[in-house]
Amino acid sequence: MASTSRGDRVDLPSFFADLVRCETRLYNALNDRLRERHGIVTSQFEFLRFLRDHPGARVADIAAEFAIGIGATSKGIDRLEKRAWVIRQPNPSDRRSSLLDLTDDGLRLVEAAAATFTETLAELTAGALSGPSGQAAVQVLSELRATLERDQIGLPTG
Amino acid sequence: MASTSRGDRVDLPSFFADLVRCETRLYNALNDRLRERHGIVTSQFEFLRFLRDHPGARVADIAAEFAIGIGATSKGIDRLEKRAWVIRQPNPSDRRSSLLDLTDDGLRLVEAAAATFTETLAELTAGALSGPSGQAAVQVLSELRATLERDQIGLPTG
DNA sequence: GTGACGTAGATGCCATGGCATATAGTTTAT
DNA sequence: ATAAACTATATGCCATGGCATCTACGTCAC
Repeated sequence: MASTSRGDRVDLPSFFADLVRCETRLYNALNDRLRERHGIVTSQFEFLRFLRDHPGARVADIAAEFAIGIGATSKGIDRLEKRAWVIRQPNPSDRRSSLLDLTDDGLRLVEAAAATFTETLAELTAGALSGPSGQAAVQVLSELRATLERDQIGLPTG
Repeated sequence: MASTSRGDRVDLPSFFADLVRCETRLYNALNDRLRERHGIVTSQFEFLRFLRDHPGARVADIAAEFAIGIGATSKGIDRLEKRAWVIRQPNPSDRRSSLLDLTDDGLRLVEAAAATFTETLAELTAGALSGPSGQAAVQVLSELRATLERDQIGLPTG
């Protein structure tokens, strides 16, 4: 059977535009707040949080998580290491790579920044996600993300 | 009254992560496809589409739409102008600014690229947005966007 | 009209990401 | 054991965006 609720009346270009605009503005606003309070930007916060949750991760793991290039990731870690929030430990089982970890300072920083981050996000999204529609939206994005990751969509080359 | 369905059980950091990951991967994948077929990237397609839909817009209008800086916008238009897809017309009522328009080539390009864009997006999002949850998600993002724009959240300085 | 102030956008400098390449280390085939 | 093939990531070059600044122009008060 085919049809009772085809329901695919979605204007995809508009959806994409909304997605990108929301992302841009939230990202910008979070950047401002994190920079002001903690001297980092959102991408750095995300790296740090990832390392808090995945101690001993490698550069390639971060690149895969964020769908960015390995080169860029390596440079991003350089910057965090220079500020002594992250350390590269030699990887005993493969000397080409390092295992990454937060320093104590790094850990303190993430914890503080996480509070700012969540609080700011709550301000910015106000109630937009509370109702049942909000729940649905959250769920849909999470599934879309899972699909994109499963199919390895949108990974940069390097 | 306050409460029957508080329903704000949303993990905001996770929502934000999903939002950013979806955006990144879709953007990357669209870049690849548009570059391959039309020699442009997504941001350029978005500029061109905006100009198709808002002929005579000014640089500042584009910057506001995309929540990016004026300088960056000016440079982006330079590049499109160099490729003869856009022209800056003198603005008769304010000689500091120009009115932007697509050339005929520019118009042809957007139309072709729009087909690729929509088609690719449909592939990439598969059915993720079709059901009622999908509709809800689309609606929620659109409202969130409207709120962020109304409150001028996340605008860069320059 | 003229000067003070405000605005549009062009431009330069810097930071960051993509991609290509280089380097070192690992695995595989023989 | 060794050479060839592969892999992880560091590094260099280039493109792009943010922000500061500069210039031209516009607006307002007097």
